[in-house]
Amino acid sequence: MEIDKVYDDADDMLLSNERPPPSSEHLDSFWISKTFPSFQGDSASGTTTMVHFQNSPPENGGLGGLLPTLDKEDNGSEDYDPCFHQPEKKRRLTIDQVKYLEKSFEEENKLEPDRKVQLAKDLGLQPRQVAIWFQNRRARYKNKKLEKDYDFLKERYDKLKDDHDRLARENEKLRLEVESLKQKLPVAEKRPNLCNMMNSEEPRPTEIPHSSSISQNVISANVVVIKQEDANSAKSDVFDSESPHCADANLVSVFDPVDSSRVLDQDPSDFSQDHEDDSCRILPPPCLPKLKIDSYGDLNADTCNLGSSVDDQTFWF
DNA sequence: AATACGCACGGCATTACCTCA
DNA sequence: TCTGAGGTAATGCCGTGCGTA
Repeated sequence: MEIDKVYDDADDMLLSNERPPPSSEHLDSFWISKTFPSFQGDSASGTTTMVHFQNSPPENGGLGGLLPTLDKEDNGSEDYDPCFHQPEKKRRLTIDQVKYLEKSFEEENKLEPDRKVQLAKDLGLQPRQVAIWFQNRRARYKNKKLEKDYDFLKERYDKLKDDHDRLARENEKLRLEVESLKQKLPVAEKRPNLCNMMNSEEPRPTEIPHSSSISQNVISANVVVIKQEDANSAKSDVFDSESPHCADANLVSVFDPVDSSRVLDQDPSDFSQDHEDDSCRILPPPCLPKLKIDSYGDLNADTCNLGSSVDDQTFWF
């Protein structure tokens, strides 16, 4: 029991002057213990410190109006005798006291010993009470912060999940479309890989003689498919740090019919996943419209803060 | 210089009490 | 009047830093 320990320390101090006096907090407890010897601690109930605000040291009262008042009913007797005083009810701090403490907390949520003593003096509280209030206040602040963090991250997660689901649906839709087109083109599949043809000096598919059984529309569709596949392969390069196609990958993604909006509406949090070599992804490709560059400009302020404004990030640090 | 010890203090989990719907 | 939930003052334990022998 802390108070017991303090009491023992105080006794030691009384017996010998060799040891330094207890700290202010322990002096508080010492005061309580000496004032109310019947309150030396109760490990079972834990109710040991029903502090008498009005019986605080006489120098208290800088904010006399803030002092909570104990009427005679509370004391149960007009002839108050601390030695026979029954444990008081737990009292809340007054609104004014709380306001004063809140204001002080806003200035600095850490409590230096001098400040603690001064606050206690101003409020007519024990320094120990001020310390406890700050301790609990920090805990409440931390809990609020955790709640805020959780809500924020959950919102981010939900948004990303929506994006993912939407993209998966789009992907599936396009895949089915490709399958459908492939089935409509049994002849085309027998021909050499169109992609190879496009990369070689050989005539492009569009250069196939009109006498071919393939209609022009089908050829166009094939080109679209090829471009789509190229785009997909290019996008896969984005995740390959060794790939020299980083810039091209971004460029391709601009024309990606699936998700072009994501290029202009780049999610800043995506950059939180950066690893070693992200420069090619962070830097805007030279061909991108100014809008994209501006969005990166905004991103600078928010980089590594998961996309929320700086003002919203006070709880991050 | 290295070590052990005691003390002060803050963080944290928990308890006890109060208030209110 | 009773009761359960939520808020908060306070307790107890533990880890850490610092001074001292």
